[in-house]
Amino acid sequence: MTAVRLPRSFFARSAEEVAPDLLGRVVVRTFPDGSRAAARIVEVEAYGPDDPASHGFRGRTARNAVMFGPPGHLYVYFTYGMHHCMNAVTGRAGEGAAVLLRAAEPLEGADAMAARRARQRLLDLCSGPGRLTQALGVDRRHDGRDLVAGAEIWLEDGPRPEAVATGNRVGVQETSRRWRFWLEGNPFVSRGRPGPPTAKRRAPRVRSTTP
DNA sequence: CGTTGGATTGGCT
DNA sequence: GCCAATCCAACGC
Repeated sequence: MTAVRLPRSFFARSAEEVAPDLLGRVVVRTFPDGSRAAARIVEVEAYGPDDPASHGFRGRTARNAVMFGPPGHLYVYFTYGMHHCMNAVTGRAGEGAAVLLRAAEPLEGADAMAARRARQRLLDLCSGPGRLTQALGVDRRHDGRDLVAGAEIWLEDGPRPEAVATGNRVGVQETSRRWRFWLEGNPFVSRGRPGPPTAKRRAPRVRSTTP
């Protein structure tokens, strides 16, 4: 089986379309020492134009500039003072759309991922957007990298998933777009905190029933 | 120029 | 379940 790198045309579609199509694909990262890391994408979120939840909603800035460039490039941003998140730019140049890679299953280079993460369990290596970037050694230096023609990080074809689930995006109040996509039942999906409409589960209250 | 809070995580109660 | 950590982009004055 020959791994085929995803072409520019793959990314030149709406984020909503590209996002679910990225599930099951493999993200590959190479390092100066010749080693590699690879992981199968199991969870993503789409961020489109005219989308209040998107970094691009208020127009182009220094931080989100890559989002407004041509599709098939990596948009990496820093958040919460300590985490990086990585996206694949989609759509047309000037549009400002991207797909956030939220979780993946380690396939190759798990030992090095564990070292970068300072965590041993396979389930804790790539199961969250911040965890994934740390496991792959991706940070702002990689913002703007070409995923189609670059040599440090790219995306390859992978086994098509069977069951894809959708829901509202994590940390996004808006509920009209169900643009979070993940592999149903896959243990590597992030814990995430879905907002509404997912019913909040209330812990049973302890009641002192003194009749 | 000061303030606010985030496309999160990990540790503690 | 709750919250601190820790930087900085975005926005208001």
